[in-house]
Amino acid sequence: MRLRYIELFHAVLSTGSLTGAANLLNISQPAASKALQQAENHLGFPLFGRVRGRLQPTQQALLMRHHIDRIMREMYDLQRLSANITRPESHPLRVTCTPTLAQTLVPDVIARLGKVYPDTSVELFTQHSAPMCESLMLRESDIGLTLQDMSHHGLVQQPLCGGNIMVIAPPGWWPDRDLARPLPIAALAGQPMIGITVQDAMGNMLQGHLAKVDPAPRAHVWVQTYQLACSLVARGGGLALVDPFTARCSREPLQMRPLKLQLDVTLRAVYRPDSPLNGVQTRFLDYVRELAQGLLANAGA
Amino acid sequence: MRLRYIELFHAVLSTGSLTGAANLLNISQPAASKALQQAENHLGFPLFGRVRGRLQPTQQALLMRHHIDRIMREMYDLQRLSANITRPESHPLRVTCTPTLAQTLVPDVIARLGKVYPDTSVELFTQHSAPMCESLMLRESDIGLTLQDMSHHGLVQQPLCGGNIMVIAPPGWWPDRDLARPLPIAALAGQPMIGITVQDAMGNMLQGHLAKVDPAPRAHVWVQTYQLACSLVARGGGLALVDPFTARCSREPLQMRPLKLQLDVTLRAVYRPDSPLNGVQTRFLDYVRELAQGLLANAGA
DNA sequence: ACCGCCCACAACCGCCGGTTATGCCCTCTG
DNA sequence: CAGAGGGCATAACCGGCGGTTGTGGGCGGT
Repeated sequence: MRLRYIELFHAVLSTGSLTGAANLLNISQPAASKALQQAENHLGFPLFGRVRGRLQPTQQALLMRHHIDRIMREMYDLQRLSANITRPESHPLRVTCTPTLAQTLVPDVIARLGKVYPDTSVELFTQHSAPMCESLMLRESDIGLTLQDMSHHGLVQQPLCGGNIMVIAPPGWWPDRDLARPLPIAALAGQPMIGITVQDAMGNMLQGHLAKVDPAPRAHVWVQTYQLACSLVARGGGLALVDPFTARCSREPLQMRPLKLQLDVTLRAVYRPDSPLNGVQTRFLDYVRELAQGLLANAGA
Repeated sequence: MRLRYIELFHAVLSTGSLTGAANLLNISQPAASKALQQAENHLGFPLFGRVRGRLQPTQQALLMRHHIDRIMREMYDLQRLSANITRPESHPLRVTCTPTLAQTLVPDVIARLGKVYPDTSVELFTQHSAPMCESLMLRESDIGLTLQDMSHHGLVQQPLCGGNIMVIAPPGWWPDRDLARPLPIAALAGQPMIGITVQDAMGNMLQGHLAKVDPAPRAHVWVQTYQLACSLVARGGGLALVDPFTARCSREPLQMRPLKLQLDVTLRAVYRPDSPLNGVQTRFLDYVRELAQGLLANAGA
C-alpha cells in the first residue's frame, strides 16, 4: 500500500469527489483517476462505486477508513514534529497555556519578562489540555501552563502554586468584613448561580461539588467560559464559582470569597523531561510563580 | 515526508546498518544510501551520524522514532486488513481463542462440527486478549472465544456460559462426599498451593481474592499456565485455582471442587457487530455453548 | 436541448527510484 | 604493518512511475 493511495483515498473521502481530491493534493484530475485505479488494482477490490458519474465509497472502503484516517493523522503529527525538531534553540520561549490563564496571569508575566529579556521573542499559544499535550510532545511549544492535572507519559508537570476556588458575587452581596472568610459550600444552597459548563477537569469537579448541595443552587444561565460568568455575575445574575485567577483579574466590579475546599486548584507547569529548561525558561517560570502567588495572596486576604 | 523515507528509517534502526536495511527492503545498498540522503535533505537535519564508517542515530532521529514506529505498525495493520477484506465469504469459519480453551473445549467443538459440515474448512488461532481483538478487527478471524471480559469498541461480546473457579487437588485430598460442595475461599488459608502468574484478567482476579486470605496460602511454585498447574497439583504439589475447563479436561488424576465465588468466570464469544453470523458460525457457537454447559454441569455436580 | 460537472482514457514526458561498478574509510587480523 | 573485509558514498545509467494536457462520454440541472 503506497502512501500515495492512502492520501488519495483520504482526500476523496474528505472532499467527496475525485476532482476535489485532485485539487486538494495539487495534482490534475486524470492523475488522481489513474492513481485511484492503480490503488484498486493493487488492493484487488474496488474502493468506490461509479454510480451516476459520481464516486461512492464501497463497504470495504469504509472498513478501511478508520485506519487510513489514523495514518494520515500520524503522518501529520510526524510532519509537525520534524518541522519543530529542526531548530534546537532558535525559539527560546514558546509557551502554551489554557485560555483562562492567557487572559489573566500570563500577559503580566510576559510583560515583566520582556523588561529583563528585551531581545527574547515569545510565542504564546492558548490550548486546552489535549492539544497542549500534543503541542508539547511535538515540540511546537516548550512550556505548558494549566490548572488541570495533565498526567501524561512523556511529560512532567511541576506544581507552581495552589489556590482556592473563588465564589464571585455582585458588589454588596456580602458584608465587607466577611470577604476574607471562606464560604462553606453548603452556603450555596438555594442561591441563584451562573452555571459553568466548561468541559474540563475543573468544570467537572465544580459540578460534582455543587451536585451535593441541597437544595441545589438555582442556575438559569449556563456559560462556557469563566470570563462570561464574571460578566453575568457583575450584572447581578447571581453567584458563580471560578478559578482564582479569573476572579482576581476580572475587570468587572465583583465581590469574591474563597470557597471552603482545601487547596483544590493548582497551577502547574508542564514540559518535556528531556532537555532541561534554559535560563529564560526558568526565569519565566519563576515569574509565573511569583505573580501567581501574589495574586492568590491578594485574593485570599 | 515520503513513506519511502519512513520505511528506510525504520529499517535502518531495526537492522542497525544501511546495508541491512537495504536487504530488508529488497533494494540495493546505494539506493538506500541515496534515499537516506534525500530524507535528510528533505528534513533539513541529519538522521544519522557517520561515525567510523557506521551509522549512528542522531538525537533528533531518536525523537522521531516512536512516531515512525507507530506509522509502520499502522501500515502493517492496514496491510493485514486490506488483505483480509478481499475475501468476503471465502473462509466460513475462522476462530481465535485463548490457549486454555484451545486445549480443552474447542477441539471437541470442531470435531463435532466437522461431522455436520465435513466440507467446511476451519482455521483456529490461539491468541491472548489484545492480539485477539486485533485479529477480529482486522478480519483475520471472525469469532473469538475467551474467558475474559473483552470490552472493545467495535466488537460485541456474547456470554455463552458461566461457571465457577475450580480448586484442584491431588487425588484423595478431600473425602469424596465433599467434592460437590463449594469450597469457601477461607478454607485455602495456610494451604500449600501452586501460584498462577498468568497475566490476564482472571489471573489478576485470583491473585486479588487470594490476597485477602489469612494466613496466606503457601505457594512455593509459580507457573504461567493452568495446564502446568494441573500437572504439578497431580504430583502432590498442593492445591491450585484454575478455570473450570482446564480442570475438567485435564488428563491428570485430580480432585476438584468449585470455589465459593458466585459465577465469576464466563465463556464469551466475541465478534464484529457488522455482518451477522452465518449458518456455520451460529452452529459453531451453539456447539460451544452446549459442550461448555455439559462440561460445567459435570464439573459442578 | 444545452451547459456544466465529473470521471475515464490517450499520448507524452521528466524525474524519481532503482540498478551496477567503483572508491574510500575504518576495523580486524595474522 | 600490510592485507582483507565490511560499510558507506559516488558515479553513470535506465525504466517506469507520476505527473501533464487534451479529449470524450455519462449524468443532472436549467
